[in-house]
Amino acid sequence: MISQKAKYALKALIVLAKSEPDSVQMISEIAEVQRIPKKFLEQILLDLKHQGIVISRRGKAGGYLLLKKPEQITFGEILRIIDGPVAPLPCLSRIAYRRCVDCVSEEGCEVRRVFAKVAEATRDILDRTTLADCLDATVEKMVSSITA
Amino acid sequence: MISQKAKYALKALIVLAKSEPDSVQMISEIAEVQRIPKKFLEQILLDLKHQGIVISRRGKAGGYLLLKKPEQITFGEILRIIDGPVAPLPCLSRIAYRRCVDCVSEEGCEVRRVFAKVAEATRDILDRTTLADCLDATVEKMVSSITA
DNA sequence: TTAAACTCTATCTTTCCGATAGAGTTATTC
DNA sequence: GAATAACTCTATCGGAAAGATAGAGTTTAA
Repeated sequence: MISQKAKYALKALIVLAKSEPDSVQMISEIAEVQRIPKKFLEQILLDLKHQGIVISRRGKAGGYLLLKKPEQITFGEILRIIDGPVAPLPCLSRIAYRRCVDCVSEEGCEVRRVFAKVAEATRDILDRTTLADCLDATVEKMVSSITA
Repeated sequence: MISQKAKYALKALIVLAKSEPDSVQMISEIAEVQRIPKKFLEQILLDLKHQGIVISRRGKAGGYLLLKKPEQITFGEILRIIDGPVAPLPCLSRIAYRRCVDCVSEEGCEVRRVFAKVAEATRDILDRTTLADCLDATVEKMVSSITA
């Protein structure tokens, strides 16, 4: 399960991706449209700003906008920022590898071997799907071409 | 991430699958070999017993053994027992579907559409990989044939 | 200068995870 | 038939994380 926070983040980013390039969107506007608690969304967008996904304009008529193009922002990237590693086991994470303390031999671990396949399949989708794939009806084609 | 508990469960079941059919294995034995806290493993095996995965023999010379054949026990089945739904979003779960309260339209939800692919790929692996696939070197062949 | 926006840090409540405790039951063995 | 070695069950606990809220502060446009 991905966290509620990650889901909110993706939804907010999709709103930004769908709006006019270079136009700013207010937190309160996004929060209302997507039914996200406003103060919670503030934190989320701040995180995304610190990670260089969005930029903000303060003051009256302020708001948020994407720093990169929708094609350059992947689902995997956002998930890692908000939820941490995508991997199903700590010993399968690329960004936060941690050896399992209870594992006698990593190479011999059958559980690890199976979940390595899961991790691979998951990354295949998440790291290749971008916000741009959410913009119109080409989504179906895009995603199915990946999994074909 | 799957829980530590689920990992323990799978490891314990693999031990049972690897041991002589119809022979019982003691909790303490499994706990020691796999470095699982014994009292924790008791709970796990009890859960698995209640779900019809293993059976137990009490008293001296007691222990646990598989109720079904290794080929009939999938990773997905065990994960669902221990961790609950495999789905990345509540609205994508088959065993515990729950509509997202913040979702205006489920069909129009781009996040859902992407993660539906993730769920499918994950299930493809987890529901087709069994304990038997962990028994010997055929693992590689098995799993790669699935994802081919 | 004021209003409307973002910024930042703190806190709160609830739930879950991982683990431990301990009293109870069953079955074997001598 | 008593001792012992196993599983059974329920309760509980500490810590972490999730989800959210609060509020004082800063910036900018008008």
